[in-house]
Amino acid sequence: MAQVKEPEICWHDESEKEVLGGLSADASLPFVSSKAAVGGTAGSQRHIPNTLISSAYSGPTIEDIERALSTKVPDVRATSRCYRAPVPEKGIGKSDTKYAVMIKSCGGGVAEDGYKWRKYGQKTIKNNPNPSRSYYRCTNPRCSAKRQVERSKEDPNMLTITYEGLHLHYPHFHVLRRRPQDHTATKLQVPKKPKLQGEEQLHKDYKSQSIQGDLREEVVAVTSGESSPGSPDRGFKEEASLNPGAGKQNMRLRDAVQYQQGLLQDIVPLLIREPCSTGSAVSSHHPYRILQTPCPSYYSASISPPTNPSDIDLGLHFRHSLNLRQSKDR
DNA sequence: CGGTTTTGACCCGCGC
DNA sequence: GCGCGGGTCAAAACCG
Repeated sequence: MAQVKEPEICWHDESEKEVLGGLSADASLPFVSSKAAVGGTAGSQRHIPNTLISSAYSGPTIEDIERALSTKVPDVRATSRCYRAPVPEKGIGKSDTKYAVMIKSCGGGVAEDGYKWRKYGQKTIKNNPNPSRSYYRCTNPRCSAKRQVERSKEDPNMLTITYEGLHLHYPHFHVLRRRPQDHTATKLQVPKKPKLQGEEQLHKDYKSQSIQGDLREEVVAVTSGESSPGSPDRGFKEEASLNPGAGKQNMRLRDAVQYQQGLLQDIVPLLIREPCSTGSAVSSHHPYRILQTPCPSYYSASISPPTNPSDIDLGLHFRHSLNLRQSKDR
């Protein structure tokens, strides 16, 4: 199987300015709505998929999300049956955001989220039979985003990923897409795939098999937070390179989902959109199918091979967001 | 050779 | 104050 290399990321100041500006601007973008004020020159191109999505999507809008994320939300611990791990912020201002995601591991792998992480530590956690928690930092030196990955105490198949801080940049793929005419973009080189580590490596083969077979992944719970880091988009990039001659309709559908991801990325944890990581999880043969799951109080999405290649059912449900901010009043 | 991972040591906050 | 546990540092090892 041919390995598709990914573009190497270049943290240009220019793009960062663009991103930083975009963060505030995009923050007002509707979740997925044809009324979206699509920014930039790509607006007209994005309108069609956007409309497509809005016709298929009946979920919450950005207002719903903002409302849910608002600190005015009542104590979700009392209402969320999926509340698992309060993630108290240690000191105001120390971290902008902090929230945890529980995800069912895909063959033991840790979900790829579109960002590049560097491991800087590992600890054995007491009273947890699954021995270690890994600490990761965003490789962008100007980004303070961090994440912790550990296996659930109750279910070894579940991973708890705790994100802290916001990314001040787009995920790798997003940088590429946003600068299609930029000559420097053509110089961008394909970033090497983050090296599989530990269990990820062990299940590498299994993972690729499950991707081609009965891929089905579930993001189970999200706790706490004001916003989320960016999103994974690698699947589409690889898809494009692997299947450049895809039909027009498929292209539109893929763009639709892709655009949806772009809108989502500042709001919804990436894992929901690409919980299974390695990009190859989404191919032209197995486009996304996000299933609606009537489970309140947490994100829930799954991916499965569709019966029809063009059958994309956007139904990401974001019923409630959990804001578990805890102030330490000691 | 540069970037990433590993891993023991260190630091710090919290509870007793 | 002390011990414990979580988070981070940093040097060495590893890898492409």
